[in-house]
Amino acid sequence: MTMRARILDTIRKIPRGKASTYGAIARAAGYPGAARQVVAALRGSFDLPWQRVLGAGGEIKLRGDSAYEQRLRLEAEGVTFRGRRVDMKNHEFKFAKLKTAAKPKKKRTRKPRTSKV
DNA sequence: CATCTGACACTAT
DNA sequence: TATAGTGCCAGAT
Repeated sequence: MTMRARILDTIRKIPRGKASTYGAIARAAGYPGAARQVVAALRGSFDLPWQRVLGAGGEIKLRGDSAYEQRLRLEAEGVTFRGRRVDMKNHEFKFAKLKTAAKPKKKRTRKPRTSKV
């Protein structure tokens, strides 16, 4: 199972009328801290409930028309907003805890990060 | 292997 | 509330 597949699966679990965040999805998929990978997965795929993926705090991170469309799609499925962001208090989807954490890659090629002082 | 990149998260100001 | 800087991660070049 590739990382991307797990992330996509996780996204598909979000039910209608609910929403989640990049960070939460990454954690639920077994990759804490990999919020940006969620973005990559979304960009390269389609047929996903992408409108249910938001930034921290339920904030829409898209720009221009896309942001408008995302909001419309969400409202169309019953999601309410508090100002610019989704009312996560009532629509955040909580993922079940993961029993099997995804193992990190074997080869960690890049790492050095030598001290700069 | 070095760099850059991205629909991010978090903290400090 | 808004902006800026830093940390993060894996894929692409």
